[in-house]
Amino acid sequence: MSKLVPKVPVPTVSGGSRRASYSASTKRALVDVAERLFAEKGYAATSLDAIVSGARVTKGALYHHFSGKQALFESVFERVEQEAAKRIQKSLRGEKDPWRKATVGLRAFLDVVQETTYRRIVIQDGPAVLGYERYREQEERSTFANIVEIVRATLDAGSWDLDEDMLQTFARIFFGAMSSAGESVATAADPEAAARRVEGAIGFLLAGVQSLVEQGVAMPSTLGDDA
Amino acid sequence: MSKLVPKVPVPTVSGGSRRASYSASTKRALVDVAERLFAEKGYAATSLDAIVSGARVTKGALYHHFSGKQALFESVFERVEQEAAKRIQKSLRGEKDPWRKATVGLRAFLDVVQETTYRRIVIQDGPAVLGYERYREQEERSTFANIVEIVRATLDAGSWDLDEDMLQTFARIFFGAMSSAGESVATAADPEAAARRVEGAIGFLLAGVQSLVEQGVAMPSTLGDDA
DNA sequence: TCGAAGTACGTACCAGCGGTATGTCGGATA
DNA sequence: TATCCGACATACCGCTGGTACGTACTTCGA
Repeated sequence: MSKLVPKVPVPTVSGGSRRASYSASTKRALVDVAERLFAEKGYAATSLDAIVSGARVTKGALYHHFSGKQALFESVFERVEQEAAKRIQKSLRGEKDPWRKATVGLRAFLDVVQETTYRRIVIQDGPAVLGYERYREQEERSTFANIVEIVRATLDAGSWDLDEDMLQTFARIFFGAMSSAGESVATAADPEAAARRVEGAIGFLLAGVQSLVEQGVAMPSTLGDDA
Repeated sequence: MSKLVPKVPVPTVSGGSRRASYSASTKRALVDVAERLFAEKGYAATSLDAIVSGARVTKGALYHHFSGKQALFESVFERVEQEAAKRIQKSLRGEKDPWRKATVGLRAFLDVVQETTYRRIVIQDGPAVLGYERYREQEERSTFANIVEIVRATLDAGSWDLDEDMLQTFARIFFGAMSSAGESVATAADPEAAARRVEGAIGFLLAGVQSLVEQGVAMPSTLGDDA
């Protein structure tokens, strides 16, 4: 049946063969539908049949473009991730003061993390499906990179000789804190109030760091230990 | 075959019928095996056949004791969770100073989170399998409760009128930070060094908060906003 | 003591899942 | 125009979680 209905290719302006255009179109359709279903029902509860039927193709097409369900998810993951990273980065433009950058970046992240698509695909299913290692690799090139940048700028304000590992650690901590906070914000009865509380809490932590910076307190290599 | 080999019941000292003893024994065997396999290969990659074969029973037995795979997981989850909570709570005994409590509690949590069983079952698979809501409900009664307690004691040091919501927010943030940090510690090339860095970083944040407390800085209701 | 009832499983089976092997058709290429 | 190959469609497979039903063993009341 679907054979009788000629598919409408995506109106690619550029050159390239007609066939390539059709191909890209169906591939994009698969990723589109998969993103929607993964976001709505989660990875495990979404069947390939549902995806290919939604994209009006068959499993043959899916397995022609992707090596399997996980590869398709990875494609969706990358897109969602890069979209989020772009939005955060955009909000950062123009801000010069590192502390302002941190504030603005936090707000942007809290916005992003409140969308079901990002939360479900990147935060919830991402680590479980890709495995933590692959997940981290992906993150390191996009949203997490933004966090690292902000943390770097912020901590550079105090002119310590802060090694890269420590910086990564700080970034990890903030990223984890914000992800967890985002989850609770998104599922809260009053998300806006919850978001304000999160901003307040993290802002307080930042103010604490800022205070130490101004006092010229050195970064500890470990926790105070009097044993 | 297994019918010919009489099962050895767990030597319950207490009363209760012989049959109940046998029953409890097989149930415990199921949870034991499930915990091992879930921790080793993850929830999705562990089949019920593998579990029942490991426990030397059949699916009939499993479905007699549990309503399904998820219910079995929940049973495992609870046990692992409570075990972890107990260990953290134990490490807290004797500590009186809230800042010391925070330090000790952090160390205990970092220890716990480095074990594959807790990490895989509670942190990785937990939210995805149970759903975030159920996951939060479970956590709220055990490990997370400890975090809340520590945060409460710490923030009470500065005598603000800190409302409960804000406290929960702080606890969520710290819990997320520590979970994420724990994951990176466990997968690091040098876990001990990574753990020290995490302790240093979070200790620094705590020091910042402490500094603000000593300065008598008030909790902000939101981030500084000059717009 | 002896049957009836219920518990604690075992057995057989099913629909749906991800994945694969193979067929087919139309556009690109020479 | 003949040929080839990419882009799918079709048919099928093994495995999975889950269910229906059968059965042996216990417990308990008469």
